[in-house]
Amino acid sequence: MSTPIRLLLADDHPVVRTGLRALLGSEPDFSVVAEATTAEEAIALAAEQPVDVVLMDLQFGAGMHGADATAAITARADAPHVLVLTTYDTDADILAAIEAGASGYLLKDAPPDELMAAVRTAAAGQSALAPAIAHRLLDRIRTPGTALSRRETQILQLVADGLSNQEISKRLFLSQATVKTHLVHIYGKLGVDSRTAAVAAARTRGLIRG
Amino acid sequence: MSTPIRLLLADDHPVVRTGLRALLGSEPDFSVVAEATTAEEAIALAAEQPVDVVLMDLQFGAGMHGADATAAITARADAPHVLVLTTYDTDADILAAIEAGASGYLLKDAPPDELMAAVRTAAAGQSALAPAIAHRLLDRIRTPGTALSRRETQILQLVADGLSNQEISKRLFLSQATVKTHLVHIYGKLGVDSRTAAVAAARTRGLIRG
DNA sequence: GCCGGGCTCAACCTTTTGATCGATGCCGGC
DNA sequence: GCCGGCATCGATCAAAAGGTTGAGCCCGGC
Repeated sequence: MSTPIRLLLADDHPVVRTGLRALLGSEPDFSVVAEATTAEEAIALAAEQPVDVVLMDLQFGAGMHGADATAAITARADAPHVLVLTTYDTDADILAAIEAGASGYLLKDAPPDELMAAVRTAAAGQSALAPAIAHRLLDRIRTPGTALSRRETQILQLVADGLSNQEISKRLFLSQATVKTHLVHIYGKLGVDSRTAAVAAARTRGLIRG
Repeated sequence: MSTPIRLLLADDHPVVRTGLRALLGSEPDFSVVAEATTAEEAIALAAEQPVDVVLMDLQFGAGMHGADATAAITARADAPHVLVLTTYDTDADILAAIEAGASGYLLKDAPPDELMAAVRTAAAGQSALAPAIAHRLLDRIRTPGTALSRRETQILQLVADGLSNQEISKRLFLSQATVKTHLVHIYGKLGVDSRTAAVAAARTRGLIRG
C-alpha cells in the first residue's frame, strides 16, 4: 500500500492505546499518526493534521463526551471518518454516535480481525457496524411500536437521574401534565407502571446510559 | 532479575490483553505466561501452572464475574496474588474484590508506571491500591454515619429493580410501614428525598450493583 | 388534502409515596 | 446494666405520582 491509512487514536486508557498501537501498527497499511487522551485533544489533533480515520472512545474520565467530539470532528469539511470504539452498547450511546456522524461503531471486545476490517471499511468511506450493534439497530427497526421517541428517552433519562416530574418540567420548560403524559406512554411501551420500574427496564434493555 | 515475575492476564478484550502484553512484556522482570478470556479460564490456568500475579478484569462479557474468580483463585493454598484491573470503581465492586482476596485494585486509566509498580508490589505480597481507590475507601471509613446497613442496601437494591413498597414488603415478609421507615433512613443518609433520587445517588456512589 | 404520530396541555380522580409522630424487641459494646 | 444502632410495626397527614379523558398543534407521508 503506497499510502497507508493515517489513524488518530482517542482513548483515555493508556493500556487501550498501547493495545491499539500494537495491533494496528503491525499492519503495513496502517499508520498511527497521533494519540489523544481527551475528547478535546482529539478535536484539536484532527484539525491540525491530515487524518483518515479517528478511533474514538465514548467515555472519557472527565470533560467532553466522545459523541460530542465526533460531531465536532465530522462537522468540518474534508473531515476524517470517525470509528467509535467503546465498551458500552446502549441504544442511547449508539444513536448518539450515529447522529454525531460516526462511520462505525465497534465494541472493545471485538476480535482484532474485525477491528482492522472495520478501520479499512471506514477509511473507504463506508459504514462499519459490529454484529452486536447491527442486531440492536435491526431490533429497533423491527419493533417500532416499543421504541421510545427522542423526547421520551430524554425524559426517561432525567427520571433515571432522580428528578421529580416537577423538576423535569422546569428543566425542559414543560408543564407537569406533559411530563406525565410522556411517562404514561413510556410505561406502556416498556410494560411497566411506575417510574422506578421504567428506569430498571430501560437499564436492562440499554435504552439509557448509566 | 534472575527469576522474572510470572503473569496471568485475564481480560475478555483482545485490545486490552495486547496492550498489557506490550506494556508488561517490555519489562525484563515480567513474563506473561498465560492469558485467559473468561473468568473460568483464568481459574483453570492459575491452577495448572505456577503464576505469581494474576491481572484480573472484573466484568467479563458473559459467565462468571471476576470477583468470584478471584475468590476461587485465592482460596487455594500457595495461590498467586490477584491484582484487579478494571474500568469501574464503585464501592460495591471494590469491596467485593477485596473480600474475595484481591491484593490490589487498579483502574484501566492508570498510567503504565503505576500499573507496573503495582504488579511488583503485588508480587512481593503487599497490597496495591490506586490513589482513587484508596481515596474512596478512606472516605468510606471517615464517614461511617452515611454507610447503609445490610437491610437498607437490600431494600434499596429492590427499589432500583423497580419494585413498589408493597412488592418489597411482600418479597421480604415485612409490613409496608417497615419498608417506608427504612427508606426514610436511606434518604437521610444519601441526602435525597425520593426513591428515584436515592437510586441515582446510590449508582453514582457505587452502593448497589447494576 | 387527509391521516397519523409526536409533542403539548388541562381537569379530575385514585393510589402511592414521603414526613412525622410513636412504639417494641434484639444485640453488642462500654 | 445501660445505651445506641438496627430492625420491626402502627397511625396519620400532606404531597407526589399514576390513570383517564379530552384536546390542540405541527409535520411528513400517502
